[in-house]
Amino acid sequence: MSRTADRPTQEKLLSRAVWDVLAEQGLDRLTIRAVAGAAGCTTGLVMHRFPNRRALLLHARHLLHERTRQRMEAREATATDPRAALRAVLAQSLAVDADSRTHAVVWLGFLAAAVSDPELAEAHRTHNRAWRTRLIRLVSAAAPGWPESRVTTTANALIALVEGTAVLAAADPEAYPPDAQRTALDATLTAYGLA
Amino acid sequence: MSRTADRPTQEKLLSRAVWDVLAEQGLDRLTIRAVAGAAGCTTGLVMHRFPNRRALLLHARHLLHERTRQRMEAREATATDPRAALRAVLAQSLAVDADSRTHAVVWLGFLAAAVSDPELAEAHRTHNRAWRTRLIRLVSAAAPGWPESRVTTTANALIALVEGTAVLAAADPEAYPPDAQRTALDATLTAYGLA
DNA sequence: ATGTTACGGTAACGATCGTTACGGAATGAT
DNA sequence: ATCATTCCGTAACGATCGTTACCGTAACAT
Repeated sequence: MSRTADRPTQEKLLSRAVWDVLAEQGLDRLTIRAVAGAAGCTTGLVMHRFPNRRALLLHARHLLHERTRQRMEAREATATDPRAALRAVLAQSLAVDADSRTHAVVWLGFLAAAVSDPELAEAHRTHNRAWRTRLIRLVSAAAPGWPESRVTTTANALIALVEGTAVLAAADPEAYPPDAQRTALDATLTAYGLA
Repeated sequence: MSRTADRPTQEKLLSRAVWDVLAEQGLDRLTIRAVAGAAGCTTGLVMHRFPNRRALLLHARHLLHERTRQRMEAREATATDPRAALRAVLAQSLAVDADSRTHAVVWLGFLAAAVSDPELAEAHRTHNRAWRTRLIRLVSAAAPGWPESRVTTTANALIALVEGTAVLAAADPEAYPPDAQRTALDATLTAYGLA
């Protein structure tokens, strides 16, 4: 079937190449040739795996969602009480190390591209609304007895806080060191009575 | 000197064209031809005003800063007490109407481009740090007696909150209507004891 | 061993963009 | 009125990218 390597290995290789190009060069530099160069192959292999560049973009968007889900589940597994789970899920969005910073950079790129790309916009809406319902459930579990409107407002504020912190840290890491990001999150949770 | 129109009129026309293209098409579609098309002229005029595309980008970045400053001063002028000034300056970053939504879209585009463009990154750092010092001053005036670390942490959180809200609203206006944005800001200010 | 099929490398085409060169036209000076 | 200069439209060149077509080659079946 294959010439040298098996199919899953090549898929891993190409996914890694796509992620690397996306993190270092940005969304508009995610070209067929750049991916082939990062993967150490020619454009023929890339075009044999993806029908066109758009499929490459959607695959990268899927990678972003998949990695988000993996990191989220890994965080939730270590939580003991509802408030710890809430903080863990929120802190997962921060840009505190190389991986999470890359994650924030890629997320920022797709968000910017979504404003003039209906398909990417719909992907963003779907995933972001799913995350909001998840966070509403976590806030509701962490603060039983709160009215629904207060839960929703708090969830909106917390999402905006961590996403804003992540993109600001991605663009200016020195001004937003990991400690400052975590301190801002903890202070807000404390202010909301959710610490 | 000029053929048909005077120079300031043409500068206004080109600035408006640059802003329109940036808001509707995004940063990577800000081409010489697109600007000429939006301005109703040919590429010759655009290339006669800007030496190259990079100058066009920097001019657009300058426009973003200039409009931000204008909106900020207009808000501060109407504030009566320090807490009203703090809220007014923060609410200025929200994406609650067509103008502010466009503003958020353009800001988002430049932020995403800054991660792989040193010059744009430096422009972002400069302006964002200046804004942070301004907000630290406003928080300090709104909450006299707070220790410096608490003021700084609160300012970081508030900046991340409004910027995150703005970009999320820019990408999904239906999920973040103006009321939801303002409610999230007011709830956070109340939680911090700054309402 | 040979034919077949899928895999993937190579090259070229059309489109788009930044940039440059050139030419015509209008304005101000003499 | 004529000339020089500035302004700006036009066109072309080189580069890059997406896409397609073509072709060699390795793996499998017979």
